[in-house]
Amino acid sequence: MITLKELAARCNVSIATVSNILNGKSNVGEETRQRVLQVIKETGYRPNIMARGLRATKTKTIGLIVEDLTAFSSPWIIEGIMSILEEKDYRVVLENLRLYTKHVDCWDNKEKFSHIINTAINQMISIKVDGIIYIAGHARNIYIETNQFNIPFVMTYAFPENKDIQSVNIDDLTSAMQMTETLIKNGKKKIAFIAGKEDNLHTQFRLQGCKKTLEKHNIAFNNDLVVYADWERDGGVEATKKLLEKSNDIEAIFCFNDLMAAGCYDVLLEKNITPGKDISIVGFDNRMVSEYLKPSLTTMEIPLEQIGAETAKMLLEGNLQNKLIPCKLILRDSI
Amino acid sequence: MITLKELAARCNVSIATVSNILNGKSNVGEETRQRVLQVIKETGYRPNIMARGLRATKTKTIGLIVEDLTAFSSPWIIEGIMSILEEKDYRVVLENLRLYTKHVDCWDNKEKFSHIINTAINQMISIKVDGIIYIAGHARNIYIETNQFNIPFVMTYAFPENKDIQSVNIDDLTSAMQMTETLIKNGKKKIAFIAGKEDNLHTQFRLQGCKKTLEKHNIAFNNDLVVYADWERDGGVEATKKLLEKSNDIEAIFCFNDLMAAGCYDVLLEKNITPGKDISIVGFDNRMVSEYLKPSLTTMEIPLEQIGAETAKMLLEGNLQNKLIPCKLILRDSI
DNA sequence: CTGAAAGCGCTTACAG
DNA sequence: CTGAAAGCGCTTACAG
Repeated sequence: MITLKELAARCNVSIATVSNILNGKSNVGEETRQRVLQVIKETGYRPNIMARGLRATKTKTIGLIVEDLTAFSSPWIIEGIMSILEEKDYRVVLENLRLYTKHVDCWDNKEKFSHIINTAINQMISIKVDGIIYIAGHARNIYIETNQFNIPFVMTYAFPENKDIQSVNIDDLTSAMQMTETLIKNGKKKIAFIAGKEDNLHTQFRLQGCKKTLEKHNIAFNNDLVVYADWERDGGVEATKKLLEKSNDIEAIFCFNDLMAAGCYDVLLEKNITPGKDISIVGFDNRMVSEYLKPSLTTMEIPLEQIGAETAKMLLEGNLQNKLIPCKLILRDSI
Repeated sequence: MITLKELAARCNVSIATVSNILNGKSNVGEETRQRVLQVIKETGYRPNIMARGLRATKTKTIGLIVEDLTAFSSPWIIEGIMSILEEKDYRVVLENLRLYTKHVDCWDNKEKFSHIINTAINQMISIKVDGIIYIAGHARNIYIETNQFNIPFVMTYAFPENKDIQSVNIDDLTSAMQMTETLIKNGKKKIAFIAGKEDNLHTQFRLQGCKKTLEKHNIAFNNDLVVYADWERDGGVEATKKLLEKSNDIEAIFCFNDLMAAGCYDVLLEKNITPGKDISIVGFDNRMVSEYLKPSLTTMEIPLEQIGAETAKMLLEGNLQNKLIPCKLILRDSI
């Protein structure tokens, strides 16, 4: 691969001049510029990014640290991020922590987690990235050692415990409110909830939204009608069974994700209760399955691509804030 | 951030010695090594990868060019790739071509595609990656300009037209054979096929496998029982309708992917034909939906993570070959 | 408008 | 076992 020096020699100009042309500086004669540009094209010269990155202060590289690339949310968030970064001509270095597959135990092990994340950040600093985006697998509070770096950092899909870090998250509260509102508007008053894990932030915010809306409509919130589950289909099965044992006149079940809603369907269908007719069922996430369930599931779409885009914009603009993005109601046939 | 030079000064040794310690060279006195290591830890020194990459021939960075990160196959393939690369201490630079979302038209536009891919490769060369992995969104023949670079290059999920490029793909032929065999073993003789797009390589290989197995069992292959569709649910709906018009004693339908199988279910259920009882249905891909269909769908799992791992190993080892990975039969309730 | 020179932070022979 | 020096390929003041 040809270098700047060789290129300059071929054109009979100095390397400084070629460098200036490459960087779009205006202090070069038009004739010279054209001549050099021509040779660049002919030779297929490509600047060495390592050399440039060493000398210049900016590397035009953003570090993406993703907790798990195989989480359903990750690819679309990254898609959104890259769509913005690409426009601005940024490169992306990806670090996949693989927390789901490799470090199953570390969601709650603060020390181990802290070590993993700091190593990842150090890696990024080593590469001299211009900024770091942290893409979590699910919402929770995360503490980042910010004193070790001084480059822009945005966290998405989780909440930074530090106040000096920006973040983008979904608005679980208003989304749950909207869903509950929809149920009530459809005449449902006795609404049960299959929530996620009890200590999970999504669970807490959504539950809070549900309560708020019930209150607004003067419907008493009944703690008995809340069952916590593990976000999985089987959890939905168990939760539904419990719910049906507790009460036989539930009008609607708001499942806090689609997979649990699918488990809910399983139980209802087995008992010859028709979802959407005998009991309204709604989900959350708008996972692909929700379209394939029969009847198709009303749910909340998480605007992942938009979340990614907002995150990238925030990183580039750099004004400290914590943004909440509302979800989008997808009305289907299960109410 | 502290540099090698400052670090050396603090330790009262030369930068060469520190560099040697950092790189695990054996030509350093034990006492010196310990002392320097101690200071490295204290100062939190991190080598500048840009500087190292400029001077050394190897950057320990692999370039990943993915046609579309949001293709269902991409995240798991990347997961597999990264699990291997991480072990060997390689970093990953990700370029997302976003062919599905951005360049919808370019699957078939050879010239445009060629330009996009060459730009991506040039980018990677610019960064001085030690190797490039190309992750396609679906199987087809792809030509790569190999004369522009001389670093290891492996293509996965598509076939390189050049004979000097290595590749890893799924074995559509034997997988389709196995599935057809399973159907026949279950007593099905009149088997229909909802294939993908006619010019698609997956379609062609799978169809070939089906024919081969039918022949082996002396079952005449009936072209009338093959309907091509677009890999989508709606395509499966249309295809199933056509099939049911053509013949009323079909015993099994082999859908070339799960989404079309779901469409097939839609039609059957509407006509009160029970999948898995009146007609056996099988799919391909083992997408998440296949587990949620009722009855759950027998299908072929694509070992995406393994494909990724094999790809990464091949890149690192570098012996020229084209590998085919067999899929895994997932028996469920639809036969 | 153009070029000579310093220097980014490392690694790598090489000398001792 | 240790260090002085060259150099990787660029960018950036600065001089002319």
